[in-house]
Amino acid sequence: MPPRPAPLPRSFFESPAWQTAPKLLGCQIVRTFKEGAARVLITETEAYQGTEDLACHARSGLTKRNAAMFGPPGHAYVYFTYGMHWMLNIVCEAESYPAAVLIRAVHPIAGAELLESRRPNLAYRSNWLNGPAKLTQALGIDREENGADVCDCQAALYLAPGISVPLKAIQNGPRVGIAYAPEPWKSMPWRWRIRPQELSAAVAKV
DNA sequence: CGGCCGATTATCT
DNA sequence: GATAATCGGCCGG
Repeated sequence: MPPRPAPLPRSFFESPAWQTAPKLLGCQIVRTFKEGAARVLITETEAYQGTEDLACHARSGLTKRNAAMFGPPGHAYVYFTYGMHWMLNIVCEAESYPAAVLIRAVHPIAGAELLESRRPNLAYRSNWLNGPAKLTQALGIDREENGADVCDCQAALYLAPGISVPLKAIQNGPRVGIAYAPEPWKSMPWRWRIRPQELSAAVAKV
């Protein structure tokens, strides 16, 4: 067993979410289960920034659900939606300023069999980690992880540096699933991803 | 492939 | 009572 990688420093998350979101591409999520550890690289992110961002859950101020977003940076904001899905975000900005990065897709680099076992009906499919609810299911993330510190390498869930992604391998565009938001928020280019065709070359450098 | 649609429930109005 | 930062199955081309 290799040593656990050092975590990302909390200062990594003290910036606006739109600044942190692209930097998270290529970073790894380290997840420890009873059966062992799994590691994945982050390949797609979205930024949600402040009460003025009318696509952000914080747009109506502090509520029971979004409370973690108003907490200190470097913690998880996990919420439930569509009656069945859990979403993983990482809180950014100073405490009491609501901002977070949604993790939308990941790529397995270790312990893939542990992840597949949590998606029993879909393990044979190719696109099995490219969606915010798919990856939380595979990583076994739910309300238990809401508010968890992801800068603690002793924790069962934390973030660590991964690979550096070349700028030209990064694609960015508007966020998805927020048709309810008015302009300019609906078109704000706050979604970033590693271009799928560049992913294998990038991952080879792990 | 791509588009459409139903599932399913915590949280907010 | 309505809505939701989605997913997967089903259909047609």
